[in-house]
Amino acid sequence: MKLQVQIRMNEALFLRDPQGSELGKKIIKHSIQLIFKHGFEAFTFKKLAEDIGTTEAGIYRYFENKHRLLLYIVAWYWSWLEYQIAFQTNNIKNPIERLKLVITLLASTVKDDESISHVDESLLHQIVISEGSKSYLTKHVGEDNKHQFFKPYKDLCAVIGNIILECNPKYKFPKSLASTIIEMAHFQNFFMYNLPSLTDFGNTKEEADIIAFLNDLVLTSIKKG
Amino acid sequence: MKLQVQIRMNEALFLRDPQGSELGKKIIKHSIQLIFKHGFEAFTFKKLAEDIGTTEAGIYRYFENKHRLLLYIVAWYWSWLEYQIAFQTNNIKNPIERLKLVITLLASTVKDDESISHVDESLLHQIVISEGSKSYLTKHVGEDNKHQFFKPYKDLCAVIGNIILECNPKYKFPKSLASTIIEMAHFQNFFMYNLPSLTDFGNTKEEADIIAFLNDLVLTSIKKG
DNA sequence: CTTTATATGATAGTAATACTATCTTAAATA
DNA sequence: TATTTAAGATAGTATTACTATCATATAAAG
Repeated sequence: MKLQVQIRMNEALFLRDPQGSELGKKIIKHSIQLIFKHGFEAFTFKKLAEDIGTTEAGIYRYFENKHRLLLYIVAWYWSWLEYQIAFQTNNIKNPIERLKLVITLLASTVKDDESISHVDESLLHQIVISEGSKSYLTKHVGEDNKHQFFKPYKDLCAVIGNIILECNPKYKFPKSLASTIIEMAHFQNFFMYNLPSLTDFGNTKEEADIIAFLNDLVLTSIKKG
Repeated sequence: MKLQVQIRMNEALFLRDPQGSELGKKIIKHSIQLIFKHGFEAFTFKKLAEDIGTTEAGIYRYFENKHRLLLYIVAWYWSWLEYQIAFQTNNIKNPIERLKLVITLLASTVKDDESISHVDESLLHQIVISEGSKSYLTKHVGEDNKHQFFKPYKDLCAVIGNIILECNPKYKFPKSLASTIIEMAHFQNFFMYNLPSLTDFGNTKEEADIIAFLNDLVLTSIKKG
């Protein structure tokens, strides 16, 4: 059985649906590769067009600008991850176990999902770590938010917040703790590899250590007092 | 008594010391205003030059490019904050009280420091919240780190990590917890105002709530088990 | 089978950005 | 008085971030 999963994206993110054509899928695939390679600042539609073998104008028919493209692939990632979490935490009754699994999924190197061939999820995971915050750290975050561009991120945060409340219905900061888990799963990873003295994992460089840190942080905090 | 405090900056950050001339101080002052106003992406040396009443070439004599200027003002901010923390936590014996004060200082709107007239610290605080992570989320973070551009941030992190160890010498993640406190003091603030559903403070928009969240998070985590 | 809409390719062009270079003048220093 | 040094003025370049136009191939509709 090889079933196709398609993630339904906010239509305001693109001018033409990249999931609906070969060129569109190439744009996603190659933009993930190029942003990973050069970083978002040095990534241009010209380089992307050359990489694909099409023209700049061709890319602009799909995305208004490169920030929209970043919003698209980041939103895609969060939607995909929420799906992964829903799938993998299904049937786990104990909310603490569910929360620990969520932390593990957030902080672990992603393995490529073969049911979606035009996206390299492990590269995308790296991009979300290094470039993800740039999707909202802008002057136009308010407008982008009105367009619902951050809905997948917020939805995931809500899911995690609800698990936290299941663990302890009296915990006062479920949403802030959820966003802290998400951001720190990524920032501690970035720091571990790039600014190791900001972490306690500079020597081992083990994701398992980040998971241990987050588990400790979260579980002690929500423990019913 | 009006004493002058000068922060000693890493000389590799600039081509000519901006603290050593009137034009240099204007560059700092106006770049803080313009980055605050337009955001870092839309901020250009041309706008800055026009704002000051000098020329683009004039700015380039002080800073190689706008990313170096960002690194400069962010590093300045962390140095200044470490100084504030040292000053204000002086004489507080209890490390838990010291830690709580650090959290408060990190998460509170900064009041302008009148002993340093060319820097508006409250604008700078806002800039560090919205643009600070862009200083290291780049492909050249490794090289920048070799130049010690992040030393003030790391020093502050080490200071906080040491207070954490004073509270509980057996706590296993002092540095990661320190960087988590710093980052979250800022991110929860950004989220509260711009993506409120990622926090529990969207209704009140009170910094005091962020402080309460961080105090709870940190103090429960380091409590000796 | 023909018409027509649609996606893509090819090419050109523009305003702004991120610089670099050079030349002159004014002020500080030796 | 001679000489560095900082700053102003001006010009120029490569790249970026787009917009516009025209031609062609293909697929769907009548």
